Amino acid sequence: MNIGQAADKSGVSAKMIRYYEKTGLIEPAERTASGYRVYEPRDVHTLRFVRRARDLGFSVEQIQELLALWQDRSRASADVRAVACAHIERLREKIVGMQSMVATLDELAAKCTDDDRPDCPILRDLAQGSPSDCASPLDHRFGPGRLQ
Amino acid sequence: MNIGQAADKSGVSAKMIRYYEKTGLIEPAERTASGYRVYEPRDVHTLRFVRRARDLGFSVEQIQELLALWQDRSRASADVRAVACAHIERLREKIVGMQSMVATLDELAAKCTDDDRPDCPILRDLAQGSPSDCASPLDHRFGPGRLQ
DNA sequence: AGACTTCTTCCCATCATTGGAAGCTTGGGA
DNA sequence: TCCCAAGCTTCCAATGATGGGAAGAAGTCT
Repeated sequence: MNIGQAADKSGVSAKMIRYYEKTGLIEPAERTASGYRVYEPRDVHTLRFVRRARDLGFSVEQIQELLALWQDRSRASADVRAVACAHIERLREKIVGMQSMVATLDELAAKCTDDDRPDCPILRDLAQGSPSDCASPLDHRFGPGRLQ
Repeated sequence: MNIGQAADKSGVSAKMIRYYEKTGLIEPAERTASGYRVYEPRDVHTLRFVRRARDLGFSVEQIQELLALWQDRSRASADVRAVACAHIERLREKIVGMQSMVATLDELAAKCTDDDRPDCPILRDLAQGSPSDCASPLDHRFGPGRLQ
């Protein structure tokens, strides 16, 4: 099977298959005499593994670990779990960060009159910065300064 | 004030200040005779604006819009709100996506025995792929194939 | 044989940020 | 006054995962 079919069956684009091969995530595919890559169903299976892991947000580096564990018949499931848990932890941190952004923005947007008037709590927050004082209070009255 | 002080006061690294200048997000700074960039408190104020917006997850492109609105005394607060709301929407989508990843991974990790045995629900899921069937069921028994 | 599709490699772009190298300026101490 | 360290300048490169496209070879279909 050619790279195109493998891409279709695995859900990994041909571009990415070549990329994964080049970066060592997957083994180089066999080649025909004329240089075309040849894929077996088992390769598609591996690509699906990669695809599924990507869908779950694992980095290519983590997928490398997961693939190695997958290949290792004597693996300990605890090792796999450790990789997954580390990833879960990172995802949770990102979620918390974004949720706090949303909370702040929601609050500001709610206070925003949403009309034609120039007064805007969102810009006020950005200009003054909630978490930190403004270094030069005078500037508040003058907007962004040189940019104005 | 030199770029270093401006960086310290604004929380934006000197590297990024130069980058923002080069890409047109901020106006080119004045220069001394010898070529050093010179910053006024108002510039620091602008940089803080940028910094705060970045902290809230706005893209540089969106910050460009926000800066333009900030400069525009006749702006409509509704325009600012629209930018913010679009951003909130994108954040929410990302959060939902990541939460679904976490949910799946949590479930798998919970099912994982977390011991020395090689049997692992996480790898099973990745190999079979919950959302899509495996193209070549035979392969299940043989692991990743060529990679093995 | 000609036309069309698919494959190959190679380079470039994204987005925000960091790192480093080479060379110039500045400021302070001896 | 000389020197050194720190800070500044520009330029180039890399990150991570992906897409886009060009040029050319190979495959397929009629």
